[in-house]
Amino acid sequence: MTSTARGARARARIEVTTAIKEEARRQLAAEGAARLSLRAVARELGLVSSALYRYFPSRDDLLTALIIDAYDSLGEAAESAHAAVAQEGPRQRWVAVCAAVRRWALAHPHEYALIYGSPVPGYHAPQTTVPAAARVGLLLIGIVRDAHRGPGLTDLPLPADLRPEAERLVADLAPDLPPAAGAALVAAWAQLYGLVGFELFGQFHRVVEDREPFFRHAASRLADQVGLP
Amino acid sequence: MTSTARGARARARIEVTTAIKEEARRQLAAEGAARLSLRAVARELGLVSSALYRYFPSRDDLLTALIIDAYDSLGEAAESAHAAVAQEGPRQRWVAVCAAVRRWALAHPHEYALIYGSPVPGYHAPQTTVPAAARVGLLLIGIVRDAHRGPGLTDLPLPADLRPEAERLVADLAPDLPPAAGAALVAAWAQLYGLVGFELFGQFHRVVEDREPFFRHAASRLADQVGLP
DNA sequence: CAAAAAAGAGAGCACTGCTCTTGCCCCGGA
DNA sequence: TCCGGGGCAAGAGCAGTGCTCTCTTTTTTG
Repeated sequence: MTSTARGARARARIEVTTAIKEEARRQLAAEGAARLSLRAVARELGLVSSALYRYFPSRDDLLTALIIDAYDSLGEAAESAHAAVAQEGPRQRWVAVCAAVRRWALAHPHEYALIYGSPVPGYHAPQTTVPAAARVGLLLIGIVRDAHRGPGLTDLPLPADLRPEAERLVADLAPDLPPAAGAALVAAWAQLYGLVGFELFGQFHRVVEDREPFFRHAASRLADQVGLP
Repeated sequence: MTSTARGARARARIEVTTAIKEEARRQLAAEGAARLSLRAVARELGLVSSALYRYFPSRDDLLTALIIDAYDSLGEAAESAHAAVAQEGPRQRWVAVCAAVRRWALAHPHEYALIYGSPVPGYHAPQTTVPAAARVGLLLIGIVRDAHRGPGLTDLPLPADLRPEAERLVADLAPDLPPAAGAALVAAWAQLYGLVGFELFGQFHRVVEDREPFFRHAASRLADQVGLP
């Protein structure tokens, strides 16, 4: 059974690979990225540590795999939240996506920290992560673009010294958008992660208590900022 | 010379302590928090690693000292930038403080990551860090409060479900401010760090190129958001 | 069916934070 | 001025880490 034999090997490899990722994700969720230990993963799987290197050439490669999965998981959460309100107005959809990002972050704090917190020292994310990372951004761009084509965006200020940069930016990201909206969108995107990060990393401790309505209002004001009606 | 003798001991202790912190800060700046090694610090100082524990009971305590210093350094940078434009209007002062935070962050990326990035795993900041951490926040509060007493703040929306939280918040932070301004201020504070963090941690890579004007405009829009005239 | 490739085991290297014991030396009270 | 005690450094050692190398077993392939 040559073909099944080959299939068996390949299947076993995939199984072990996902088992490693699953155990690694479990440790990541429990302890955080810097406490993720290859040896501990191997131990838990009944393997010797050196055997792990047949599947991931280094700890960083394992981390990269987890990062991509985390981006995908966040992207999927945002997309499905968006799909659930796809019939509503741009502002509702915007707030829904923001709220989904926050919810995902609260549910997966260490994974969120891995992708949007300070980079793990010595580690620099390879280009592989880019497509997965872009999903939430594309979603937000889509909402603003829909609004632009439909009910229209409110006019936004754009200082003269920012105009070239804003034009370059929309040329890359969304050529149909006005430059001011593109710049505002990118800023709002960053600010969304500021809000989420502050809540997640404890900066709101003893400052903001009732965080859900606080966040929803802030997200709605971000919608103002990008000109959503 | 009893007193000088005791003084000599104490002085030596202070000198070694600051030497440790200096070397640690050097390594922090060069390699990041997670690569900060007690043994390497000791080696560089010509000490054996165990000797270091006479000065800092653990690696976390050394980190805490560095965190407090970083907060202070950032706070001082923000305060001196504010002092330089103290005569100008609230909006200029607001943007100046934001720009100072960004500048400090770009100059001290690893220290910024230490205090505003994802928390170092296993480490939880003790209460000791709170006063130092509050300096920038107090500065921003002061600007908004001055504007409120002077030229006046523009009216801001405040949804009904956020009102109790906003009132509690200003009661703690700045009793003379309108609740909506307090809530907007806290949100803007978080968003400022979103902007800085995204730039610092590379999320703007190939998205925003000319970052200085981009940031200044975003900071000015944050001023709008808190109602500064 | 034999050769080659893949996978796991185990030892080992250089590093980490941290503890414990030993001994020195300087400071302060008698 | 002497002497005891305490602050201090040193060194060995423990348990852990990422990673490499070699050896053996198992499976796939020509």
